[in-house]
Amino acid sequence: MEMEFIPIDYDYFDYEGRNYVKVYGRNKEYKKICIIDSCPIYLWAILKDGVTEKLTKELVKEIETIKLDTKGRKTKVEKVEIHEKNFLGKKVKALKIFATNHKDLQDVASQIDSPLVDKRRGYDLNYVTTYIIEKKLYPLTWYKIFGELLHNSNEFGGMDQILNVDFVIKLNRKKIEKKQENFVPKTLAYDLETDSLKPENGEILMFSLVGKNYKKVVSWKKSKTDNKNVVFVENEKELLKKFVELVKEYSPDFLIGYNSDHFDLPFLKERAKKNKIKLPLGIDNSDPKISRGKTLAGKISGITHIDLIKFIRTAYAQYMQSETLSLNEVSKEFLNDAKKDFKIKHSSKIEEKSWKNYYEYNLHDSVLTLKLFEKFWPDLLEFTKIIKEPTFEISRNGLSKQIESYLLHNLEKYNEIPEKRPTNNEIGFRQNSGGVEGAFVYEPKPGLYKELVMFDFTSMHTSIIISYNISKGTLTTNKKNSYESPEIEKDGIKKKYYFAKEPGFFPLLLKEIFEKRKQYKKEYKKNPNVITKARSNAFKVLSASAHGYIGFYGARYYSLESSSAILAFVRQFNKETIEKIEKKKHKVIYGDTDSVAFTRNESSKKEIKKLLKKLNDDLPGVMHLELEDFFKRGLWVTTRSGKIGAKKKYALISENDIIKIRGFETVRRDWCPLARKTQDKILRLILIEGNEKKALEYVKEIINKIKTREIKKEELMIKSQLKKPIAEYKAISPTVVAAKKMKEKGIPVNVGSPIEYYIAEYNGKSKLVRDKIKLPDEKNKYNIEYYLEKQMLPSVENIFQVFNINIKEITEGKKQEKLGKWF
DNA sequence: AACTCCAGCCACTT
DNA sequence: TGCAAGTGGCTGGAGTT
Repeated sequence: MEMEFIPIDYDYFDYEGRNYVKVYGRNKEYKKICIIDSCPIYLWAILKDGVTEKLTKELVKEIETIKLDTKGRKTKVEKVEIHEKNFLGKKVKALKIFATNHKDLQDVASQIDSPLVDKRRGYDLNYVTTYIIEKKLYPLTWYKIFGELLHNSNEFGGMDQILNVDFVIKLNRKKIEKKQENFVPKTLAYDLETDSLKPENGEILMFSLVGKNYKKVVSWKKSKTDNKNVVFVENEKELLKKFVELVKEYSPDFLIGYNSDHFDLPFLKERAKKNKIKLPLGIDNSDPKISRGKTLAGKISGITHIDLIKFIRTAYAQYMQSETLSLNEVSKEFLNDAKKDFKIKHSSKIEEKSWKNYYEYNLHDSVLTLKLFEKFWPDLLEFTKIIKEPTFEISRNGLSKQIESYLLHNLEKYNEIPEKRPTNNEIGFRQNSGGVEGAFVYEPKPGLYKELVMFDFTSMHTSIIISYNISKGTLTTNKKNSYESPEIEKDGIKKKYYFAKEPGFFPLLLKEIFEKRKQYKKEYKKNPNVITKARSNAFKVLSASAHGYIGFYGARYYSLESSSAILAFVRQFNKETIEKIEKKKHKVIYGDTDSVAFTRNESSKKEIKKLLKKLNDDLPGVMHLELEDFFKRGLWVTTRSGKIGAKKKYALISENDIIKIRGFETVRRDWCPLARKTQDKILRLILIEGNEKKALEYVKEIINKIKTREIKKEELMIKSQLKKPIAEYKAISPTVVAAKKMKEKGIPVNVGSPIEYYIAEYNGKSKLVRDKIKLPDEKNKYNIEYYLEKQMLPSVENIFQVFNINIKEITEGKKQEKLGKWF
């Protein structure tokens, strides 16, 4: 039979010792389809140089005899082929060794220990990845498929009878559909409310499900409500059964939660266990699987379970204003909507009349989650299509994994054998090999400047990699016909690295990404919509992560030499650009990595653009310097020590009155809102009006309010985050103390949890800040001295210093030295 | 007890 | 394990006077 088909979720199973893939998806009538298929399973043995044909043939014969009988499986080498391949850009002769079961490839590889074999590769890819590479059945792409309908068939042990889908098809062949129609997936968001954050301590009170024209809250805590979407069951056990029943009935492609890998799905699973029932959510009636690891991932067979927080974290967090990734803040930023007001309490303490609000609250969380999914769906779709991994992985992978997947799915064009993942030993070695010298930061000259210009390099690291053909594979000792890096000093030894001019697959692939980035950016500008934006953004993210990937210890194509060469070029180009601009008699104020800011000294904008063009004419390859903007004013301050200009800290106002504040306390979460807002205000007064006097008056006013206790406590909360488990801290900082306090009160504290506290008055002798910490709900008077000395003054002091105003003297009175001065 | 110095830490910028 | 290095500036603790 033939049918249209769009692959969504990939899974695999073993049948009679062989591997098969189940690909779940839809046809155009929205019927749920599962395709069963398989692909060749093999690894590569790269032969040493100059192995004769005779020896090769003998080796092939030897390898063909390999048989394994481990882990209850019988695997053997089924055939061996001889191929001309590339490995890291070099031509090699390699044996393609086909085996019975993918899970045994590693063991087969370790059986091949002939001295003729240089390296063994390609045994460490996921089976699903291998399948997609081999069969080119790409996720979220429309196909016409041809195959055999399995209906009450005995094939694969009667698989088709277990699967809750409309059609099970054994795939024969497929072709890509010319017209790639938009696919709107069937989505369902869910959220739980529980009596505890730990499944061992509390029951699930209710859950909500929200899909298109579908809203439901199910609870066993019966109370009056007008909301017709709320239904009741008898107890938690029935609630769990209802969850499974409703999800199955709805049959979503994507089941979406927020933080659900860590909370909702494991909670459901644990409570099912407690109630001694199964949770057969899978299309094959299997229970969800929570994979262990540093980060949990909840997988449901046949339904793509998405934990949105993860995708937002990797793909979006860097561009976001929100200070945490809580559902509430993220919804505010992206949806202009927020969670419903409801103070969560233990169910025993919830008043009868409040339950209806709790139901609403629960429902709205799923509404927000679904809306966020819809917001990010274009991005998930484009990332999936570009990288060619299932959305399940795409939504959870970090940046390095994304770029690596892109590489693996594109190696074939270059006839490349994939490099292996580093072993734990190699990772350890890489981590201990020390860092490389990073970029150059120009020490700014503190002051308020007028008529500024900023230039910056477009995708600097990436364009350097492309222009100088830098990568693990192109690194060479041959100085002829090579690009030479600037001199690099490490451990007192000076050296240069060389990279062959013959283009390598890594820089070429990166060039492809780089050019697509440009192309889709143009397309987006010409035709702005969510899809063109998402496509442009996906290539931007991939392009920007390339250098980080090369220097990442877990990368297959890690190269310390490449990374240090790239950064040496970065320093060189920045310094050269600064010199060239100075030669034109402009005063350079600041520069960091890929940017230069200077005053234009009455030069016209036209002249500046001419200068830019001239600078660009001298640049090699795809390197490009662009005009970031013209700025009316810009402010740089000294460091706290007061002598030198502070790097990574400045404020600018463009000619269109757009204010850009970098590094100042204003943008730092670990300063209290009062200090941040006051600093922001005075920066604005200075930038917009150039009026430091008005700014001074404003600060005096605030200082008075602090002294007279007119400041609201919310304005004084200091936020921070735990970056590791409490026990691992060597230093007992205020954050750690606050976290411990929270824990004592039964508030769960995990890595990444936001910690919030304020500094209170204290009668004891201690001078330590940590002894004065109060949590937001602990009543006390705020510590006037602390907020003046450690928050307010430090945040504005250096700004006024630029105008030769000593704020400390003004507010304290010149001669007072002791702290009594404030009263 | 009061000081200096810096490790440890977090949140930034690029 | 899950992209990099450079920077500012706080806090607490060790060491010194």
